[in-house]
Amino acid sequence: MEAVGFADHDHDACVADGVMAAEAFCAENSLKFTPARRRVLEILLEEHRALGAYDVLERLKEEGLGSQPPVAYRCLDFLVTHGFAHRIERLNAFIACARPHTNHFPAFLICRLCDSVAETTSAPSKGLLGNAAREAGFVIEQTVVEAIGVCPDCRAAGLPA
Amino acid sequence: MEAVGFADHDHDACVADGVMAAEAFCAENSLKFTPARRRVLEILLEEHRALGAYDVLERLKEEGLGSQPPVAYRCLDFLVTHGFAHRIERLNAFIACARPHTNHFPAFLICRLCDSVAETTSAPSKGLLGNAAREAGFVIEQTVVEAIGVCPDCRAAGLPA
DNA sequence: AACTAGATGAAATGTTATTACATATCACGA
DNA sequence: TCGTGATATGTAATAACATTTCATCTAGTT
Repeated sequence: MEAVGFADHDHDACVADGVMAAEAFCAENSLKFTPARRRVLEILLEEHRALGAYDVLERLKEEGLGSQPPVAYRCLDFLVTHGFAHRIERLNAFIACARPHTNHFPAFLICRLCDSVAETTSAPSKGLLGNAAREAGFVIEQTVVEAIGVCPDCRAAGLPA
Repeated sequence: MEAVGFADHDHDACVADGVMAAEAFCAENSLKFTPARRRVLEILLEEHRALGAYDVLERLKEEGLGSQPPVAYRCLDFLVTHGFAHRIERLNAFIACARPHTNHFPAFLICRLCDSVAETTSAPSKGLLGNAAREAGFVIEQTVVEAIGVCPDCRAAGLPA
């Protein structure tokens, strides 16, 4: 499992693929992939970084797709609920999912210098956390795993101050 | 390593011990353990759950220790910085550290039904997250590990709906 | 006494998120 | 085809969380 996000890639294709995958999934599952939802997913995929809800809202405003906060939050909630995006708690921000529907326990590497975010996977049931939960009788349903540190680019730039 | 927080204990002693330990640590390290800082730590230890900054501020107001948000945030920042408390990102809230100065990679079990929080330990460098970080050349400095689920008490109460 | 660093007081503002309720849209069964 | 119910959208208001700014104070140092 390699971290997605600190590497170059064909960006247009990645946006198109992401949207198509979401469209297909919604069709299969009777979910409504409305214009605003589609546009928000596109925005997240295009930016390829974590965006705040109000950043997204701003874009929507410019495009006449909505003007009030709930518009953005609703779309983002939809995307998060159905696995097309993730919320980064540490940043109060949202990012497109790098591996839709393949990753039930996502984890993120967040660069504190440039705010870039890479998605990877954790395995909470293994390791100390899982043991502690089992011992305590706590049932884990979801995990927030976010590592804060310095990404390879910023390290190379010699900024790890 | 057992999760601290879902078990009974001598609460008065736990508050007193926590405050004393902080006092000693501050004395050794030339940190000022001022009345407001002490009081905030006491409040967190007494409540023994995650409190929002404004919850803390309310208490401080009642006691004449401050009235504006920065008062609470400053104290909380101090406590977090020096390892006496943790911020729970998922809840935008703060909790007293269960194991001051012994746990560099804390993890939390958060009950989604009653909001109780137990502290335990994770080991980011081991497991998938650590591997991904190493492969990517990402240097982990800090981790946010929060499991959301249902605590033993709520399970026993038959509420895991 | 003067200087310095850290701590506090206080006002204002900025940022993130939700509630509430009215309206619209669409799939479905009568 | 007409309800009808479920889901989605529009909009205003407000709640909740957090920071900036600048003035003042205090303790420790020179």
